[in-house]
Amino acid sequence: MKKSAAASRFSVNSATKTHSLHLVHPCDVCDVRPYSACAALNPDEQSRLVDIMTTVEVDAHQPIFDEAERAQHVFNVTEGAVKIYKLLSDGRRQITGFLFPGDFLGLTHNENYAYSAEALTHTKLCRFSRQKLEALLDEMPKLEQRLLGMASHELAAAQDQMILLGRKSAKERVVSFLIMLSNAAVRHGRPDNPVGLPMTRNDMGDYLGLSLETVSRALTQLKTQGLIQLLDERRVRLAKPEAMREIAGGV
Amino acid sequence: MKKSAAASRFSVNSATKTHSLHLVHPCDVCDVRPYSACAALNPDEQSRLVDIMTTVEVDAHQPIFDEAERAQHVFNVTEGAVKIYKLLSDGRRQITGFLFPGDFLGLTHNENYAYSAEALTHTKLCRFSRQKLEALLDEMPKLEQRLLGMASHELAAAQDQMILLGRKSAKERVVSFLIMLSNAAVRHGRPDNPVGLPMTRNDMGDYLGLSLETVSRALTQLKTQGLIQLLDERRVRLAKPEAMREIAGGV
DNA sequence: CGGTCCTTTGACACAGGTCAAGTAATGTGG
DNA sequence: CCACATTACTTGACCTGTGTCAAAGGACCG
Repeated sequence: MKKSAAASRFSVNSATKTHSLHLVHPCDVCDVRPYSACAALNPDEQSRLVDIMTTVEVDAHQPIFDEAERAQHVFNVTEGAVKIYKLLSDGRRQITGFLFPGDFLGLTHNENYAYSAEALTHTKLCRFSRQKLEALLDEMPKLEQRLLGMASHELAAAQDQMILLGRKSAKERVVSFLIMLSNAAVRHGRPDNPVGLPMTRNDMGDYLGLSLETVSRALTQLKTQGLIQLLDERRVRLAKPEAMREIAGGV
Repeated sequence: MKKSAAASRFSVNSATKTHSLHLVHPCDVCDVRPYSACAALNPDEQSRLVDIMTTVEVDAHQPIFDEAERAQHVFNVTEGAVKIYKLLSDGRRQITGFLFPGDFLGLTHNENYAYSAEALTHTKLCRFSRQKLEALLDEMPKLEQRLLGMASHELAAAQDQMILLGRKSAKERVVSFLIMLSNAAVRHGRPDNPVGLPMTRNDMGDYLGLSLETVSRALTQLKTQGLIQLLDERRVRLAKPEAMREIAGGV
């Protein structure tokens, strides 16, 4: 795949642009996803969206955008995995989400992005000009309903994360996380088990409000108790998913 | 104020209904709020909204709705204060937000509410039939844009709360909380200082992911350090707001 | 095949939780 | 208006879960 020559963090797939209607299948904006079934776009609306869209690629561990940056684009993951995070001034980090194909990022009502985003693996995204997308919103209420549905879904997920961070033990957090990844895999049409871990222990800790050592110890403990098997460091089999859902605690 | 005779948790202000356009001034749906300035409704649209609206009142410490309940209404606080929370099966509680006049609650894309809501003080709300509101959305894109703006604002707040819960110390959490309340007061047109605390120490703990004792100790410590004065148990003067914003840590 | 990064594991420290007692504020019925 | 009960808050003593520091494999990469 040819990289763009400019000093950009993105490689733009201009060659594929003309076929994009076919290529953007897992894109939440142009296509229907399970949790945004409320609004279906007609072919004309789809093509207007595709007109303001570019597909881009980002290598593993490369930034997609930074919190301080002006929010000029919104993105939809089509392949790969992404982490989004916020930093405190002394460097403490909170990962606020891991995103997979179909997930949306960069939506904000301010000048700047609300968080930073970085690719965990080699990642492909649909990129939309924010300005042009907002102009389309006035004319396409269905699209806006879809965005509202997605925001609403994200908000519910954020509240689940708050109860995890505020009230769950380390073991409960790690179990909840594995269940969450398994659920996300199903939602995105992949097998629910075993679960792939495209992020480091450090990333997991920064998502779960734990140190990387505590994450590692919790995984070891779950393995010892026969709840999981570590196929390799980045692949976990849930041996007793029902018992795990019980531990995760009803949320 | 006359109470409704039915065994309802709400007292419905039917007498004020006819004048409601005047009474609902701080309602986010009918009226413009600072953070939803993107979309202004015309008088006709406002009156269509008022048609599907009822004003209701709830006494202090009374439920507004429960997580398990079917989500038939959405609400907008016009007077008072509300807490929204989620429970784990063993009773651990996470308060996911405190809501004040202008704030919205009950929006969901599922059958049921995503959380429970309870009045902290005597509270007045605008209540909308969810079904009728959703029907209006198709015809009023401006309204939908406003809801999207509000959801987007809430999402940003949820992410700030995640970094607080995941990465801040007890003292930083309490300071962040006081600053947050002060900011909210300004946003709602009240003085930024001193700050009123309509919730108990237990509620603060359940919001900040701390025990009530730790909240109390942190407040005592802030008082000892001269950063705050406790005018009474439910009223705090921020003596050094700038130093506090520093401690709160840039978020 | 040497270096780098990731992960695991151990030893120890400490922030914050838990338990308990005492005090202050608030409400209630007489 | 006052006794009493109840609820909220503070403070102390102690304990424990998780963080920190350190060291030693492993995996991966040039």
